Amino acid sequence: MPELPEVETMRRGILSVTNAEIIDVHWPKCSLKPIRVTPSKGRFRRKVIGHTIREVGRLGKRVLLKLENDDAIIFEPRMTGLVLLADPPDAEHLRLGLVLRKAPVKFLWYWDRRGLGSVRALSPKQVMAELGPGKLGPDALKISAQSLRAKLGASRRAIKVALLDQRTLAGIGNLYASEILHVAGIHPAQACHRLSKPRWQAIHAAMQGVLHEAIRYEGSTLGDGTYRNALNQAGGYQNQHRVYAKSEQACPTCGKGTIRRIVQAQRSTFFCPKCQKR
DNA sequence: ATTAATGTTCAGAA
DNA sequence: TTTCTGAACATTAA
Repeated sequence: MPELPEVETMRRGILSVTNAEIIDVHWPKCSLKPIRVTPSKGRFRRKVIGHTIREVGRLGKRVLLKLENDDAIIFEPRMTGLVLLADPPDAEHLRLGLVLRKAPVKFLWYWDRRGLGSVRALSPKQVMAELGPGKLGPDALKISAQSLRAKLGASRRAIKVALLDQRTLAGIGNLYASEILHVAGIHPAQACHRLSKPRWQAIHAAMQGVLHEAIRYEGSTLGDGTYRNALNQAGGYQNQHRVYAKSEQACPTCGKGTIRRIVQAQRSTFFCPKCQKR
């Protein structure tokens, strides 16, 4: 579930590890199927120990620790991964601990219940190959309205499905795609190539608005309570959702429509048929 | 006790 | 080339 606002909240929550030195790496024993680690655990250790974190960054749904030698550690939380400075929700799903010197805390943890996420230590060249254009589009908070339209304007796909494609645009996931299109007043099943220029501008504006608002609330913690910030606290944006997981409820925007759930690309989409038009 | 559902990404097919 | 489908994973709800 972590999408751009949640991952940005994680990033901000661990900013204090900037300039800290990684002096050891812990691999907590875990009876579950191990997460993906690149390179192998032993080589990961040797690659990062003794190096300093120069910058804490983010691209789309990934957290980046840029080291002083230009290598980078990339956390990709996918469904249930968390980057933490505080104690994790439980010990069984702890996957990695970076031991730090010259930081306010001794450990930076990676915790992942379902274990679909990954941790990688990569050279600048590998980072380019993994996160560069082609693999990952520009960040949803950096792209311009013109560029958004240029990238997606010719696609035959439904706009909601296209927004989820990380190769064109990095950071939007299932929850925020529904919320953004609701604010923009656009039907999620509308084909990209049928959207006018003003409507692309509306999508862009809604995207910036919803994402910044969600960051201000420190992201969405859904019913299962998995998502937490770096201090293991829940986010608050779930209380501001307009349509997500609100089937059969009255539309909070127009007050007339009833929120519907449809399935697109095997994922749930929520929208108001009254105020979201094709 | 099964089965479905959850959301992200990737490999492979259409 | 573009778009679609199923698998991977752990846990919970029906």
